[in-house]
Amino acid sequence: MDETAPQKGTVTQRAIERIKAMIGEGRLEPGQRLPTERDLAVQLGISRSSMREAIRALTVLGVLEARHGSGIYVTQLEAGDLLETFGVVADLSRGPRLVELLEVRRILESTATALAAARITPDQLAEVEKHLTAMNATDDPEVILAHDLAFHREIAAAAGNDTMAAILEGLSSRTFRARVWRGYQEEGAFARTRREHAAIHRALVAHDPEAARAAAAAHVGEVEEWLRAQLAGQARPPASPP
Amino acid sequence: MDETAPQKGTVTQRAIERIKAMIGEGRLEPGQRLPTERDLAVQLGISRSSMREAIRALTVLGVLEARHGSGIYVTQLEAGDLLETFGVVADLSRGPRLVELLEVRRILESTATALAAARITPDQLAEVEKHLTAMNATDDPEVILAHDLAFHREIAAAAGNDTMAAILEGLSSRTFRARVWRGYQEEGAFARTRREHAAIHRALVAHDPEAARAAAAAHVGEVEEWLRAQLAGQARPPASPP
DNA sequence: TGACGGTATTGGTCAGACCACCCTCGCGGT
DNA sequence: ACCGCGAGGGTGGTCTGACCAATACCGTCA
Repeated sequence: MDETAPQKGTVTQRAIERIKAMIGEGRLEPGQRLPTERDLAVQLGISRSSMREAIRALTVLGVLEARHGSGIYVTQLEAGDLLETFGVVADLSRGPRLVELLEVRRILESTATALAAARITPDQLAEVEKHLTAMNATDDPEVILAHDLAFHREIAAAAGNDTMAAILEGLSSRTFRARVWRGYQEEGAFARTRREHAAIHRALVAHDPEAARAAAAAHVGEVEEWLRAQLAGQARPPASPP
Repeated sequence: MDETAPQKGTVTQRAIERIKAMIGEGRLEPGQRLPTERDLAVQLGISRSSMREAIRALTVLGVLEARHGSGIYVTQLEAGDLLETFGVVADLSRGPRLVELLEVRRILESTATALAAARITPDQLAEVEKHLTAMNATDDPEVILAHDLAFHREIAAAAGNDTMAAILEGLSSRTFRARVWRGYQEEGAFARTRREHAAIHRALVAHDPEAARAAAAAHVGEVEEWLRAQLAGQARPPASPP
């Protein structure tokens, strides 16, 4: 009868799509404030409960941001906003998928490091060195991990592709690395890690993209291989073939 | 007083974290059914409304799946489930970020195609060829786009890394490609696209990873360069320097 | 003019009711 | 004994209305 399309899926799902469409069509600009929950519910002809679920969904996706007492706003829709959920994937993955994620990280990280070698500025390089020295000056695994993350984060930022940096951030999220890192470093990999970081740093200083690519790939690849071996080893507690 | 941590953030947000933690700790297995919304709400000491928002959030993230009349289940937590939201990023991005996304895609797609060249089976190759011929046998842009997507999807699958394939799927999502593709193909790029696809196919048949990498990188790079030029051109309607 | 405080606005939470859908179990027919 | 099917209970989906808590606005007062 009316112009509204036939109902497909839940009303909440439709509300999510409609708001996404509004943003996609440019009717809602980044940073712009939306009508109140109550008004939006009326506009879309649904209850406030359903509208709240839709808003909550878009909030966790990093598309909207709700400020208590103030209103609902569209985020800046920058890479960091939208790719924050990428960390969830890393956190909930295990077993073979962890290896796959590390493989993706190896590919992106090696390219990012290569790009950084070509583009990095003296200031950025100084920042990288700061974390490198701090990392080598302590034995506290927590501190090392923090500077290790920052080390790679600075390099990714220097590559000049915010989207790639955001993805790498998700692939190196704190909980993800802590899980793999712990076991890896327990086997006395500290020395090796330091050598690899030093190699990456040398390549950056020399502005040598190919060396940087190789060093980064080897760095991530070491962890990848270790994890692969771990999985292959513990996969067969009972019964071993002759 | 009690053992519950001090309140941080909204109750819904806490509920989301708790369920995520349950899955992360293995207390909830993939495919397993959760208690009812009502029971969960009681367990976490919150109202059903808030619990529903938490469930909805985890549903859009691909972690949970609600089946009307049946119950709430943990998804298989496979790459496809969790990375489905990646398409949202592609759909809502525009301007410079589209170029960045294409750059990421170029890096991953070229590597995936190289891996596929080494590993692809005759059956998979036949599937790729099916879409290649179908793509060349019609003039309907819609049909071409569909087979184009399937062509690259099959190759990504043949690379053997489901996570990478899922990310590429998001980076090639229907709405994303339609937006860029439309303008690109309007400039008579059909012939060039066919040549590039043929080159990729030849490399796959020859099981030549390096040729495959180069062909795929060039293929995506063409679109990337076109888009870059588009943005540079329309970025300055008023005032051009001498 | 500027700091203060009250009040309207707005998101956050809760409670209870009803609907739509799925699944199962038992009834009845074959 | 077996099969089909229909009613009922259980579950997610939606709506309503109320109240709480944080914020923003604006008028008042020093």
